[in-house]
Amino acid sequence: MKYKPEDIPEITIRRLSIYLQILKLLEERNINMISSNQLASLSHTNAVSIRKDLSYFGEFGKKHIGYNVNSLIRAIKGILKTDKGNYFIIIGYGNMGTAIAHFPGLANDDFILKGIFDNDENKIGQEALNGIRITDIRDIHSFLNNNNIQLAVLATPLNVAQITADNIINAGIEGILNMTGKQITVPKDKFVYDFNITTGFEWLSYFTYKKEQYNDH
Amino acid sequence: MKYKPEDIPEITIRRLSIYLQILKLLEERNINMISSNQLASLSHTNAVSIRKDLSYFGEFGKKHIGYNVNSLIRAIKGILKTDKGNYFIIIGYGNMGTAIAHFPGLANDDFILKGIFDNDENKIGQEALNGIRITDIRDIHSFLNNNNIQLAVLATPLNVAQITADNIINAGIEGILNMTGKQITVPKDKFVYDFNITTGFEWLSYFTYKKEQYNDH
DNA sequence: TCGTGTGAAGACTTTCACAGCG
DNA sequence: CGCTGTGAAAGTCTTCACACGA
Repeated sequence: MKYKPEDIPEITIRRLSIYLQILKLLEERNINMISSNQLASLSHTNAVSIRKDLSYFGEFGKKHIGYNVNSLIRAIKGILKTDKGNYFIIIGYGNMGTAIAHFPGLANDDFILKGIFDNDENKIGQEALNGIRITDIRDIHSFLNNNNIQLAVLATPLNVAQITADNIINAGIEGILNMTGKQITVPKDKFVYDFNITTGFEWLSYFTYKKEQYNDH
Repeated sequence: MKYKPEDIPEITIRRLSIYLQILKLLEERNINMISSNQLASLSHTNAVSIRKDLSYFGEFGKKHIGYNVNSLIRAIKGILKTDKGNYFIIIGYGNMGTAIAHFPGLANDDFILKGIFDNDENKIGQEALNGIRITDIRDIHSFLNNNNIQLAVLATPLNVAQITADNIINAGIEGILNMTGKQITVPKDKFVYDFNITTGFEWLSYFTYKKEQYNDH
């Protein structure tokens, strides 16, 4: 069965990422084969979901046997387009920018940090890590002209989130990982993945309290 | 119309958080009334969604007029149970723990940091911020016995994510904001909200690349 | 017989269309 | 009229049930 890209649920993409994470752990442990049932219990999903998600992109399993861990990893990386290495930059080198720069495993997941930008005179020019120096945000246009970089982490203060997003999209960025906690607006052909700490807290607040209510009666 | 808690879609809760964020901005700008249409365009959702989401919890609007910003804020805070202040702790004071501790607006959103824990002898005893000292993770049981704290941010290294989650749940934590990037397993009556940086990157990789494919032909 | 891949059924969520009311 | 609140329809996603092949 052949699917068009627009038939593929968006949530399938997010689950592929989770499957991939577990598969990499299995690879480290030198496990070669895995069934959708086993993968389901390790990734907190379910077996049919896994098979359905994969079926949007092809047939990767062997009947009676399951999936080869190595080739499934390669397949999912191919789907997510992380198999050739993706460059990214960090905009705003405060606490959150620093946390992302040092986040473990990103390079291992084929995301490679190529630049860090800020507007603070005291930070510009300093070495952040791995020989990467903090660059003046005003130089971002020329920097992106000379590099093939599509992705940026936005980690500025709230009050400059939108103006900075406008600026980096203008300079050629296609996708933004938005860590600011502020909703930003981008053109329809660009992409934003929102991390909202407050939403996380509020979600937990609602569900932990809801449980209490049930326990009471 | 009256709904039971289990009839309320989980995504409604996440959207309430987004509406709340926008409403707070409106409050700052002294805007008193807003229609679902206006709120929709500001929050990147749609008007019917907003009305439906709110209708699960009651009737908050006035026909012909719209919603009062102040009372809708109070209503949503009441739903999310953030109206009386929620205490939380941070487990693991590396780069990510530091970023969360300094994340702007959490106190304003009624989430109040009450403790920071780590296992690094060099960090324990140091003051992190606002008079909060880093506490030995081994003291978490007695700490939680003496405080009414349900929520924790998990920001440890990957390799101790699960064992630390087990430990803090054992000590009484009900909900975990998981920043580790590793899937963790918790008992069914506890809650985890996952922030997975790698999933964010992979999602962006897929969608920015998909767009390229369309542009090519 | 076991585990994949997949149409079809079922469940859930969004959107439509409009009643109701100031 | 204009805007909310909401049954019902439409659309999307998940789960079921089973054909298929090793």
